[in-house]
Amino acid sequence: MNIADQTFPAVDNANEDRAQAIRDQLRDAIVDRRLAPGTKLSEGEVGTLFDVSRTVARAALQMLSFEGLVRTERNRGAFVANPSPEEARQVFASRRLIEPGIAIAAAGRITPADVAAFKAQLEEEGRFIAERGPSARRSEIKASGDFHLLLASVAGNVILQRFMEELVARSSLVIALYGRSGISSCGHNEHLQILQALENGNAERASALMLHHIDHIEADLDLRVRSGPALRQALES
Amino acid sequence: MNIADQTFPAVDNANEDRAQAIRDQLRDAIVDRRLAPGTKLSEGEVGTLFDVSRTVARAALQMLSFEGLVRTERNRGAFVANPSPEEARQVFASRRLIEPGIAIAAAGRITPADVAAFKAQLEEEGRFIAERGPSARRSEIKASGDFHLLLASVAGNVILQRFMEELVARSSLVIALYGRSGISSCGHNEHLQILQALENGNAERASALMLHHIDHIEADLDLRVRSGPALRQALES
DNA sequence: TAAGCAGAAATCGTATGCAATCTTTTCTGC
DNA sequence: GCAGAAAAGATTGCATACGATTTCTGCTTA
Repeated sequence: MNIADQTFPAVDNANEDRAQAIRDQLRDAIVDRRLAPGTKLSEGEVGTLFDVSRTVARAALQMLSFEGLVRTERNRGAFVANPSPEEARQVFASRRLIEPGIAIAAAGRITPADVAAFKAQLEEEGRFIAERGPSARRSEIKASGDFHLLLASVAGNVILQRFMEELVARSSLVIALYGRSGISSCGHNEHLQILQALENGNAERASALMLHHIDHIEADLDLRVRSGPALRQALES
Repeated sequence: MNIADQTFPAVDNANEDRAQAIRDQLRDAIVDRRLAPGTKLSEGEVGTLFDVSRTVARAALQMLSFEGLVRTERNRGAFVANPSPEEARQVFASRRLIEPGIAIAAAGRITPADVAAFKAQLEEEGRFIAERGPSARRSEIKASGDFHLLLASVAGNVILQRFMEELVARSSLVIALYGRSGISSCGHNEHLQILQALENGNAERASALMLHHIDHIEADLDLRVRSGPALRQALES
């Protein structure tokens, strides 16, 4: 899979930041696995694809590098990140620390409008699970992440919200890389339960459910190191 | 206080990333309050000061903007961040979520070499507290932050470590802005207690002490909004 | 005197050019 | 036929150029 095979919607953003728009599109492509880990993202190609100069493309890649979705090597360029099992564990360890607290904060602030948004979100999530095929599976991973992002926005702490954006994006990548099959419907169920606890104002329960939910997501990964790290590295791109 | 009044050590970094070196120096200057909140950081001036082109200066400013130490406005430029009381509260809320967990992780991984590093660090911290004057006070804020960064590095999660780097930097800015006087020695004492708990392998105690410590730091801030937000904004630069 | 308004100056956003570095191909000697 | 060296090509790092936007300045006018 090469970046040149991708097609991206035109970047319209009349007067907004074009680099940011490109970053968003690339991030979606990475999280969806339309761009495989290890894929080279050359400044020239990205620029050509989005019809901007290398300057702008470079800024977008720098942003992704900050988020950990792209790894850059000096004088060599940018590549889609290929997180190791250890990195994957750290991502989930971070989420275990942060998300139960976010759930508690959200329980104290959730409004009826938020609840409605959650329900719409979960309904969409359910639709993707019903479907089959790799495209639906990608949409499902994305929708599942959106639940957590919505929760973070309800919690009302913009710093944690940004941390969660990074963690969710990296989780999606990790799930695409190391995920087994049957996780999905189970996760959906847990989302429903969490929402119910939030609706009832039961912060403790929401927090505990969230912790279990994260454990379940991680438990459904296969994080065993398959071969020696040397071989792994040699094959990685 | 203008950026042009600052002097910066030469950026020698033979073959490393120059933008990163500039970011580090600017970050230090911001955290130390040698650059006051609201100060304009124009690309041209930064470039001239560090003897690089605007391209490189711009990249450094972009990094600081990601970390929240600098706020950029389109077509207007970059300014040293001027965190509001609400932002300050969110910084500490984030730390309350993350740092107790970091303390627990660190308790399980700390080595004798780490303990020695902590002791050296705390001794230096003590020296700055003994001194008086604004320069010592700045060093003290910095040293206090370094304790938390050292702890994060011992915990062994690079993602959380990066989050903590951002949170500590923003905390230093907040303390410089909203801090009252007498916090210091108290905080130092608490650092010592936390280290002791870590040495004893008492993870729960280290975690609880850390939570209290963060509460104390925040309690020593004056986060009341002084005037209407409109006035505040009007005066901010 | 204060407000309004043009023109100038400064600053930003972006494209492009050149040197340095890395990668790939081709050539040479064994 | 193959290993190593040299050249060609591609890509990045950085500086600079130029149009667009904002800010400053000094003049005019009520």
